[in-house]
Amino acid sequence: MINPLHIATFLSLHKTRHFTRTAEDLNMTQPGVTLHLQRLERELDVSLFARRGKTMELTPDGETFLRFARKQQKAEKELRDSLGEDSPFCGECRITCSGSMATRLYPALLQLQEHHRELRISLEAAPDATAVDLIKKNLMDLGLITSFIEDPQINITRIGHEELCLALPAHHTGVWADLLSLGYIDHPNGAHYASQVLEKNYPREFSGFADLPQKGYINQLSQILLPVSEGLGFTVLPESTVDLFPDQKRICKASLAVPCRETLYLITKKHRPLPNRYQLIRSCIDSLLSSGTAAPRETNR
Amino acid sequence: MINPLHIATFLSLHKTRHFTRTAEDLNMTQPGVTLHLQRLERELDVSLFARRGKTMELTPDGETFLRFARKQQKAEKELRDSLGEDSPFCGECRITCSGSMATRLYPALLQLQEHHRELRISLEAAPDATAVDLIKKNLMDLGLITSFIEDPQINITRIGHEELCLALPAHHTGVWADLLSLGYIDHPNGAHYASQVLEKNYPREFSGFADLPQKGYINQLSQILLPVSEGLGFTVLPESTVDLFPDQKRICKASLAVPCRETLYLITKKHRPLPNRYQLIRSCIDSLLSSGTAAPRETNR
DNA sequence: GATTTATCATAACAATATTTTATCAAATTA
DNA sequence: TAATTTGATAAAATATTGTTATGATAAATC
Repeated sequence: MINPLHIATFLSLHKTRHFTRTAEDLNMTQPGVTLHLQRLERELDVSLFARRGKTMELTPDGETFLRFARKQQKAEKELRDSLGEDSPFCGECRITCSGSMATRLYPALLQLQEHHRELRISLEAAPDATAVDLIKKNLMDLGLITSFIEDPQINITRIGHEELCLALPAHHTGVWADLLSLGYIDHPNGAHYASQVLEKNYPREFSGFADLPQKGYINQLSQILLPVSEGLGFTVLPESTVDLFPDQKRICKASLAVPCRETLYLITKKHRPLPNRYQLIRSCIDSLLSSGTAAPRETNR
Repeated sequence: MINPLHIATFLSLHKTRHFTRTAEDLNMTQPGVTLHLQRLERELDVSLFARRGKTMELTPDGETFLRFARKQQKAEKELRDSLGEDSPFCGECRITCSGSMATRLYPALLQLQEHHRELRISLEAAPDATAVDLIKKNLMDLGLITSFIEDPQINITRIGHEELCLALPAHHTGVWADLLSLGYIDHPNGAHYASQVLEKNYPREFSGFADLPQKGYINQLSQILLPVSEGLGFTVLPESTVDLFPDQKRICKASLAVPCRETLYLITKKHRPLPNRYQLIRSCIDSLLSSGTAAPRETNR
């Protein structure tokens, strides 16, 4: 392995072309300089300087090494600059959450990034279990999940909720017989969402997700409502997702006797303090959630 | 400065997640590993691993350092690979010569490069004095010049010659009165070339370059013959340059009573052995010069 | 939940490596 | 050619590094 002190000596030597002056430059004695260069050359098994008496100049290998030495020094300097510093306005922010939450969150995050150009937003849409795993493995720093978990490695806090919404083709009312005849458009969280909403609002009629007639399945969040808008079935989704569907005329939300909301949890890795830049992210999420649930339409004027 | 041994220990530690096993891995004792990490963390003033009891995992700074460490190791490996090796078929070949020689030489060198794709040809057209300077400063390795110089830092050998050629507009003969009425098209080597040729072939008439009527000046080698082809003047150039002019019908070479040739010298830096790859270059130049002067037209069939 | 085992941290010591002082040899300069 | 500058070498001093012995703490086992 190359001794970095040797590199420094080499660079000074190249600058001064002088052993004695290099010694002064680096606060050492002249024999020390000689030894440094000797060891470096022996370590690499090449000669770096062609020394003819008093004059010295780089050999081709010396030129190669010079490029290497400069690169190394630059790299180390950059490392030291980047380590330890914890700017609240720059660096990578790695966030994972559900697809529906991602759709809602991403525009706000990008807006944030526009104000702080040195921020880098990485958003990974993933099911809750995967999200937890990503946090555990330090592949992501912040997670938003909808199920409460207890894990010794995870910090979890309630930060808001998402209203669940029974989405129907336009002009449908949401009576049970209607739902049955329409059938369910399933998606990755479909069973969980449907069970929650239907159990509470149709306690006598709903006998389990398995008994619900299925009309299709799609795992592309932005496309789940397409079959609904075509009158091919109904589904259950977070309200924010339904609100984002472009063709609002062709769908409608059933009014639920018992509203259902999913609690949103923010998770982080325990004993891994979040870098300062995540404060921006936190407040971004917070304001999104409060405005989003209290007055979902306000943002559209 | 970062101790490279510490980097190695860090990397093994990241791989094994185990101090004892790292010690075995690197043939050292466990306390040694502990010290390495401690020193590294103190040197950088950050903690690289979050250690909670038995488990350890990288901190964000640790991840940054990991990227750095891998980069460093790769860089050092590449350095060691590239040092010392002296393949006859790859690497940069830095050659400097006159513009006319460059025009002649470059196609041949490119052909060479096509056969040896790992060769890199750098050709710098420069006047003799500059060429010598480039060689002295190790900015170029091989030079072709037309004037003999004596310099304690320079090796110089005769390797061939270039025929000088009096270039006229088509249908001119080259009698002295004709030359006078045409006038001279000057270029960077114009004075030197003209003096040589005219002195020997018009010893009585020619009284010095200053007395020759000037009709223009251009330092773009490929364009010097343009005014000649338009009938605007005559000039003196190496024969190879004249032969490369595309519009041969509109120019002609005067037949000289006393042929003039410029000796070509190859120069290198003294005490700086040429890398093996220059053998290819040498033979390329040699064959070009022999075919070029012995039978200049042969290459065109 | 106590005991055992495994693992990392610490301290004193030993080994190693580095740097310096003193000196010499060679090359440049006067 | 002598004087001076400059780099190389050898021995000694110093600093650094790594090791052995041991202790503390966390995980594993009974």
